[in-house]
Amino acid sequence: MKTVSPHTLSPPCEEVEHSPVSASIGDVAHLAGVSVATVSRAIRGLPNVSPATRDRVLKAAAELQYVAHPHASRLAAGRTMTVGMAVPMLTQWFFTQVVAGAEGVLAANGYDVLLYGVPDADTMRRFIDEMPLSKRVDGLIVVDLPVETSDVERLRQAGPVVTVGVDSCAPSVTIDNVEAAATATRHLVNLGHRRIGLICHLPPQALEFTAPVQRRLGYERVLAEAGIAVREELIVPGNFALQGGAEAMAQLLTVDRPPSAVFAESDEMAIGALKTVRDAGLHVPGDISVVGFDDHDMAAYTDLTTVAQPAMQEGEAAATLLLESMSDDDDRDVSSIVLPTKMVVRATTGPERSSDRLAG
Amino acid sequence: MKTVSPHTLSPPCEEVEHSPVSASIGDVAHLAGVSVATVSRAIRGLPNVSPATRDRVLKAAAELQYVAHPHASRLAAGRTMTVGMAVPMLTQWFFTQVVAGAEGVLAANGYDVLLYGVPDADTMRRFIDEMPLSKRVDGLIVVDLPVETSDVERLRQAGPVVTVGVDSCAPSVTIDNVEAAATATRHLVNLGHRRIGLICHLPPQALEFTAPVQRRLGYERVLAEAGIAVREELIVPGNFALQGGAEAMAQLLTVDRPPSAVFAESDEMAIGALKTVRDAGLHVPGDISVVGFDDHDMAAYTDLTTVAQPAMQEGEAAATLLLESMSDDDDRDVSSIVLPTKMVVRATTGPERSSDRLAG
DNA sequence: CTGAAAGCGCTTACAG
DNA sequence: CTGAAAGCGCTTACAG
Repeated sequence: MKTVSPHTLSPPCEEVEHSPVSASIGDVAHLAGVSVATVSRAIRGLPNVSPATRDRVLKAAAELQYVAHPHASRLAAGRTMTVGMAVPMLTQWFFTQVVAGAEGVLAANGYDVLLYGVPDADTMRRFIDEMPLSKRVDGLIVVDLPVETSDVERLRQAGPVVTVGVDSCAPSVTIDNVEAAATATRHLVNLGHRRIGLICHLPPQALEFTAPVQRRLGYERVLAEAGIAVREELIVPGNFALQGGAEAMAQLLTVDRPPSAVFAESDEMAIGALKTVRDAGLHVPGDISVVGFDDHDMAAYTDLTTVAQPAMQEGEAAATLLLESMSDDDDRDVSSIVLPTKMVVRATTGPERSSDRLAG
Repeated sequence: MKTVSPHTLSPPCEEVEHSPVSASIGDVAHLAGVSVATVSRAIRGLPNVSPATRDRVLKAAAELQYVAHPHASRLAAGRTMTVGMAVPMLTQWFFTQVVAGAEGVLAANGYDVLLYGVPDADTMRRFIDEMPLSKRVDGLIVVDLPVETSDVERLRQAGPVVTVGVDSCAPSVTIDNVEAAATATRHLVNLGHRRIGLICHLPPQALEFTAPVQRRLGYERVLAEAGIAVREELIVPGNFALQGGAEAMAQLLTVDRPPSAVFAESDEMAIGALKTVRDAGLHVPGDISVVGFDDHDMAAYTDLTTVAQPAMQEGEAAATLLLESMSDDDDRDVSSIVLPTKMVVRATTGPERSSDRLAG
């Protein structure tokens, strides 16, 4: 890092008071000639304020640019108008979509969102232990974190909880990972493939997410249905990123009787795999078929066959569910949602060729 | 959306109190046999507490799992231990990296981060108008938003401000976009190209970001140096995403005397452009060279020549700067930072061929 | 080194 | 329909 050279510097800001005198509820009350209690009621649209009074208050508030101090409100009323969102990592496609979707509807409803990166088990434990005590949110959206019932129950002390990507005792937004993975695998089986690899997700020492487990289940179920034995050496972990996928594929190519088709549990890994295949001088789908999972933007541009999930909608739905839970006194009847996935066949999958040059 | 079928439902959570009795400072004081003032001092590590007393307080606090209510602290002390982050959109590579980087260091320092999506001019105006009044953050990180000096000065009423990607009167973290773009363009010129297209960023009706302007400047400057006239029809806007890049390239291919090389202002657009070129049956870099900007994960996997910027570091540096500003009473001497970029030559650029079949 | 008390800016019964 | 007052859970001079 080098610091900026003088000539590129913008002029420094003018000195300002960091805590300017901004209007308080008392100022508004004074201007409107009513009590602070009335201001409070008028501004929040509570009943029992005469139209004329409400008008005067609103006008005064506008004139003073009054905005209620959120922490004071929280302290007095017990609500923060903010929602916490916990995601394992901020840079992966799925999470960015979910966060963006949720932030959009939350903001539209006047809620702030507090973002927590929860990359490992330690952080998750701390999050679960401390969040409910800190009283800083009205509700929580928990994405993909492998929380147990006791964890969710603890978190719910902070307010309603909605989980995304994991089933839980709280309302959740999920997809049917088993079925989606089964569909992808079945697609390969239907094309005549019998040696089908799986690039799965096995975190180094990180959190044990449930989606990978379920997707593997779908894969194994279809193999069983088709009377194909699972070969452990065809199941290789990546790290849900490009490089992991590339390395996993490299390993699959070294196996005795290597796969003629591979299902990768994320598009990022699938694209990494494609690169390895091509770098090895092999053709897709001539020599090897590859199917991904997600329908990442990049999937269309690599002509990747994949199973699409509506990640941004998952975030939106979670926010909507949470909004419901927070407004209901009784959130018992807020129901979970399973969003549909969809097989998208593009150009990276094709029929198995008996003349397969990899058959060995 | 279909709601979940009964048999997939997890058992509902046990009923809980949403506002459980959690320990207050009074409880701790009581247990430790001291006053709340002493508890406050002891816990925050202030001087003037005897070691023995401090010990007793800390023990009591631990026993009760005491966590200070942040809103009460804020109200009394005027600090929230939370930082606001405003980003134009949450799903683009650059922004996710910056947010992830900043969140990491902020969380490590005990700060919460409030995330604001600011997708358009209206939202930005509202953000600037209301944020300072709402007193909900101790400081602000503003990413890429085209804020003017008056905007920053207003925002600074909420607390220190650091901008990322834009120069401002506040401390900033930037890269030298002009120079970086010039380097990319010069790379093309040095390969003998004279007809060089630019896929730039021109938002439909959105915010006018400064990076695109600067990158275009760098492009034009190098053309001028090389004695090449700027041809307006070779400058085509994309939307900073794959599809925009693909469409822009399609347009470039229809131009009379089309470019033999193209500089795209983001890798995402460059990759979209690559797709168009190949779909048209042309070869990269044989027929057309393409250079991007960012060094997105995907760049290595498409063998894209690009100029790399350290996006995550930009986020980390911004957080560090903000931390400094917030701790200093006087943040006048918190200096701006310009992070280095780096040309990464891979396989999508090559020499201009005079036998160019596009030359017409 | 420690405590009593005022105050941060709101909301909410409770009277009227 | 409206206001006076208590209270939310802390921090911070001010005394001692």
